[in-house]
Amino acid sequence: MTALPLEDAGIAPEPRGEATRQRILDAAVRLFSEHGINGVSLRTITAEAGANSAAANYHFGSKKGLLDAVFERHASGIAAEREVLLADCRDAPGRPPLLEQIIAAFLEPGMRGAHSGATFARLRGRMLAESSDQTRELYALHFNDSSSRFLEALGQALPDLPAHDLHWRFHMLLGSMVYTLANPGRIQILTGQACDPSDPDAALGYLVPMLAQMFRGEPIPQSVAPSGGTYAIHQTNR
Amino acid sequence: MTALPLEDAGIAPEPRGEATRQRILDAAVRLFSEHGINGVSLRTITAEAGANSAAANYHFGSKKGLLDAVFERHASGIAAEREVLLADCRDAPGRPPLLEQIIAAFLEPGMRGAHSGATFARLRGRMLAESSDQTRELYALHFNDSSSRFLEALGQALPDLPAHDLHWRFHMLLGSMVYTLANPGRIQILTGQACDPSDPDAALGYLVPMLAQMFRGEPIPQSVAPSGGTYAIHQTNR
DNA sequence: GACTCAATCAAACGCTTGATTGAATATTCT
DNA sequence: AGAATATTCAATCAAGCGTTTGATTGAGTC
Repeated sequence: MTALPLEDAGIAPEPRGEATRQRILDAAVRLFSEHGINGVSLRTITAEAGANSAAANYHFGSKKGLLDAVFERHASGIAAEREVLLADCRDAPGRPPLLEQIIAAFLEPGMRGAHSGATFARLRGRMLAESSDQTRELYALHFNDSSSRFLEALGQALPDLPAHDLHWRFHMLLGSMVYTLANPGRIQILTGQACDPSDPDAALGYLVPMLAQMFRGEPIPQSVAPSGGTYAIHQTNR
Repeated sequence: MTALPLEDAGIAPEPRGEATRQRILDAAVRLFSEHGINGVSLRTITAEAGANSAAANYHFGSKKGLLDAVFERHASGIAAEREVLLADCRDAPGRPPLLEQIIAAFLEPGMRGAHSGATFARLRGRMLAESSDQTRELYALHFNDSSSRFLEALGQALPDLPAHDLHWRFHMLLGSMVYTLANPGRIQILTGQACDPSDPDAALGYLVPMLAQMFRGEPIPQSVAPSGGTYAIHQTNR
């Protein structure tokens, strides 16, 4: 596009070592997502990237620095795209905005967007479950603002839903999303491949309307906290 | 058996090295759940257990052997308790059995049972997300039978629900459970401690009725797979 | 008292880890 | 051109890893 011969189109002068830097980032996001952050070494990453073993430390300072860069690269795009889609919800023809549209605006960028792909999606799932202090901070840094705004938008779309219900349902939305992203493959085994969470279109096609239906459901009455099995007769003691 | 030289109380003769073995298992489940399996060393575990650094390898053969033992210890109890509670569902006064009762029978043993506690619960959440071949095998070994039977029971309780819907809703049940178990603390941050998934009673008190409501919801129509954003107007291209 | 044997211990094994070095090489600027 | 800078490279570091070893303990058996 606008391929001017010399003058760049505002992309960046592209310093020399940019190529290796990118190759390392690509290898890192893939290997991190496959084996976990503690499960892969810098040597493996740099070897996979066809770079010298010192290259990662040179370009990113440390292993944590590399993880930061990986996250920064993908997460910022997702958060930005979410923001755009949420703004579209507000300008949508239907008022109040369609619940499905808000939920899709939250889920789509991370599950199908150009900024993510399945590899980064799995990494996110992993990080949310690994949940060390480091990964928690990183995730909060990039996604807390976005999540808060969506929680607010959902509350406005459902003004009659008690806050307690809203929060728990959002918690379940996050759980469904993360579990789908992490995709441990359990549901495929249990059901014989009947439903396939690793297919983003299929996953979104089901999750969005189902979650919308869930959000629209009746508030759950706040019963006294059952501390011994409300529905189950047998006690858990032995 | 038949070993009645000294009358034992039916517990077990308790070999000599049993104490350290147990201390190592206790330390292991806690540290594994806190830092992940790759995130903690055998030296740390044995030190925490007040044992020699070779003790873990002596008693369990390898680090994987220790993880197996940890899982065996807790998971078998959970699966057994689930089985008992599911059998109770079948003998319950109401026929067909109450949906809430089935869901509670699935969730309670792992979230509140005497066999688990919060530590093993977090470890399960971690393992489902880490999802290496090793952990996946281990999880499948201990929980696949149980999960399959519950999937079947849910299907019988909801005979009009298409299999596709049943599977996806079970997937969402698993996601909500795992996310609650792993408890990355995100929802507390986002909502200012309003809902607390780390409290098993509070979590079960909401999850069980909410999931039951979700399962009872209308089937989701199988629309043509939307491959470009059905609800969101903006495309994901840039 | 001699022997057995599971359990514990300090020490070391070989290896991998994240990180650093200083010399080589490539690129850019003047 | 040559100086300055940016990047790559092989080599190396200390630290930590999982695991193994050989000696030692101490209660039970004959």
